[in-house]
Amino acid sequence: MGPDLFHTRPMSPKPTPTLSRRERNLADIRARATLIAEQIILAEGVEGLSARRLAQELKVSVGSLYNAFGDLHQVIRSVIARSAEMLASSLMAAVDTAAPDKRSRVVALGEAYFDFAMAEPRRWSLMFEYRAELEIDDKARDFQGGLLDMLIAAGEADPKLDIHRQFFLVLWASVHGVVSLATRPTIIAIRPELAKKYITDLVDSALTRFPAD
Amino acid sequence: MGPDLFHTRPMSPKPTPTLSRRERNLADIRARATLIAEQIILAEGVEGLSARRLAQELKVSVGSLYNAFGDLHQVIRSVIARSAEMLASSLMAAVDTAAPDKRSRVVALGEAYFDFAMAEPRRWSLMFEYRAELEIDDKARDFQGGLLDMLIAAGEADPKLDIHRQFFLVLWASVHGVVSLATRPTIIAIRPELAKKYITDLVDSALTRFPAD
DNA sequence: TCATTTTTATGAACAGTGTTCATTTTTCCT
DNA sequence: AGGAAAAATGAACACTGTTCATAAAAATGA
Repeated sequence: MGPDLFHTRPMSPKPTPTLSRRERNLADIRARATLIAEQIILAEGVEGLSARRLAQELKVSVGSLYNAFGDLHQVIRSVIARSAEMLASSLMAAVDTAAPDKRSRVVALGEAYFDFAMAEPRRWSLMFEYRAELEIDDKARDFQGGLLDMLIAAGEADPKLDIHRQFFLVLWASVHGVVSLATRPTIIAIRPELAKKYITDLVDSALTRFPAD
Repeated sequence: MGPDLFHTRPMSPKPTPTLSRRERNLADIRARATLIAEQIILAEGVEGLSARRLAQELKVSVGSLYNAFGDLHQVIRSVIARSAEMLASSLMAAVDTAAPDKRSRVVALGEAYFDFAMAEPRRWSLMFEYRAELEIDDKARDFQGGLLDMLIAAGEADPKLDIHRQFFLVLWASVHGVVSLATRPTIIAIRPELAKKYITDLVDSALTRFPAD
């Protein structure tokens, strides 16, 4: 930009070319930190992550890390957000490559969900068992809605009908329960080898009574 | 016991009247610590518990606490074990007070499970989301088996038949999924007001196709 | 170009954590 | 009472998340 002839400019010293230099830098740190934090978490669990270690591997001071995130929880939230996107991608890929009948698509979704959990249990437990005042913000709500919509579309149901939404909501919750107890036996244990069969059964028995209710 | 006339006793300086003094003391600390730790956890979550604080409220030194437990995780495990017993009691009470038909009993179990989670969400998440190398020991396995047996009995199924066991295992996992997502919305949210209806639906649709498979 | 101001990065410092273990205190027995 | 064994203690160690005065860097103005 050229020189300012009238050297009394009222405000806005920066035109902000879409993203200020500062924001670009912070965004860069955030992106790199998220990746490194993810590596650490996948390798050693979330308790292996510490501010100092992350800063060190990032080749940045702890202060800068806190500049970019404000909180270590936020780093973890960032990893969770990334993981949620990965899960969404997996599920989308599953419906896309499934046979074009609704039963196959819904089964594919359930199995992809299970596969995702088994492939990286640490990522799974991070997503579903990490506790930090995660107020369900609008983004999370959209994500939830998106997943349910996907399932509803796969099942060729009417996304406008509350009964249909509830039906697939409960089906999804059931699959989630099976996957949870297969990846981590707590109150009851599900043998992982059998989990896929259970999921298929769940989908089948749900679909047989679906449009007829 | 009388004086030892032959004052050369080869071994065992203590007849151990069922429980040595030491063990009684340790058991006492363990019991009290478990209760206080539980209070703290229910009031502030598991992250509110610290060794020093627990020792202080116990009016005991940290060393003594570590004498009795060896590990802070073990204190938490103790609270979890207590909670598991409480859950088992709740479930037993539910079947006992339910109407004597199998549908009522199974529904009562599912609703009691949900009520337990909603009454003390912190206890629930402690039980199912607390991570610490909890090797599924024999005790845990028995507990799991016991719960499943209870459900099977309520559903008047044959505990010897694998198909029956699997059937109720999956039903329980489904209920667990609904309860999980109702107490803590993650990938998908279930409105708690509707959860009981969903559980009832789940039980009903399961039972209608039960003996016929 | 240099001086001044603004922005950014740094890591020492603080208050906390889990855990250990040398030292003291208590308990027990002769 | 004296001596040995057992138990309780809390200072110390190596960590944790987080802050913030200070130093380094970048931007600005003359």
